[in-house]
Amino acid sequence: MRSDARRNRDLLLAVARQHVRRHGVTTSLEAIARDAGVGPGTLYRHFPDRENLLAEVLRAESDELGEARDRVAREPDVALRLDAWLHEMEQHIASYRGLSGPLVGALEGAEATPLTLACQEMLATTERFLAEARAAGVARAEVTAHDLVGCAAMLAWLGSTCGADTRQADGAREILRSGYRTPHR
Amino acid sequence: MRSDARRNRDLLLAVARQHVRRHGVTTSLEAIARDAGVGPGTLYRHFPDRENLLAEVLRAESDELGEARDRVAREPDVALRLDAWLHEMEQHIASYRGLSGPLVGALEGAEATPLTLACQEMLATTERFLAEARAAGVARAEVTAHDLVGCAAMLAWLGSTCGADTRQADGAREILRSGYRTPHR
DNA sequence: GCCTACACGGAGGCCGCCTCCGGTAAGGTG
DNA sequence: CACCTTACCGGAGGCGGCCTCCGTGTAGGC
Repeated sequence: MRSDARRNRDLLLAVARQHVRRHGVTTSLEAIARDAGVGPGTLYRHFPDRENLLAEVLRAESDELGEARDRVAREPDVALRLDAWLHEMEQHIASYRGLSGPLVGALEGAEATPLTLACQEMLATTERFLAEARAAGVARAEVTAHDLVGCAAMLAWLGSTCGADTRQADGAREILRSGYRTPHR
Repeated sequence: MRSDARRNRDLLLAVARQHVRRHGVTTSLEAIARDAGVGPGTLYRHFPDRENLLAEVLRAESDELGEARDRVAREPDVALRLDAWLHEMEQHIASYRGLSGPLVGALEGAEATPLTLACQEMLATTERFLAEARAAGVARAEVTAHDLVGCAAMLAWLGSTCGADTRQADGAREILRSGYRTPHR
């Protein structure tokens, strides 16, 4: 790739990151191009469509999720560990307002979109924490990692939709928590 | 209201119903006007904005939810009754693809949008079934009607987002169910 | 230093949102 | 029944977003 192309691509990605954080996944692509000081053609050449751009933006953040995973892994209580991981996923998904939709689509998509990769990592980590919790007898046997990622996406959606008032999402999170944990006698 | 105005309003509402069912809440308002054979101006005079139109469309269907409520009320098992009502709400919300968002917004909205009315009814009925379940000791005390409506909206959202594959929503529904019910020993 | 392939960016087509205004006809009144 | 007022109609048009195409420019190998 030519150096000017590389530069523009990186710049677009950085600008896109801010825009998506601020305005959600439906943000105007033209506005991103304008802010980056390039023409719309340039944007569309580097990122053929919206989902493609979103996937790249997300990938640029996947380090953060990796750090979160390591942080969570240090939690000694196995049940709290699963709770914490669910919360991290929720935060991660919610940090891009509206991402939950495309992401869930990718979660079950037959064809491999770039978003699918991001999902694989989440699924793998969830699988791990869930297995630990199940072995310790604190997670219900019927619950799958797929279910939990779906739950995180739902919570993220609810949180983004409700805006400032977190009570709605808090209530749902509590119910879900009681749902995937085993009842303590 | 003049008779021609009445006619156009009813026609627009009927066409809008179909369009929303088919294409979701983001359907083109212009397309609705075209299909109804009127100009865009006419549509916007009758329904100032999208939410207004959606609310009217929804109100036209509130009878159905009333019927569902009566049907559910005949279920003898009090726990299954609550489950059934949750499912009816989920179906109702999901029948308008994408409605869940605006609806949840209205759920907590300080100002009274037309959508708020539809929420009040749902909340009231949920309150009733939940109280019955709690009295029978099959629903957790901490769970509120607000929480449950929120859960229904989440499930509707997940279902609409996943499309054909219902497993994702099924898993989440199971977890939620275990979450709002009391553990049976 | 030249040349060529790659990259740039803006013009433009299309569509949706919404507003405004000149024309039209409904339906009350004499 | 004819007239007049007034509510209503509908389309033109401004704006902004999505995306494509192509003439222009320049990076970097030779």
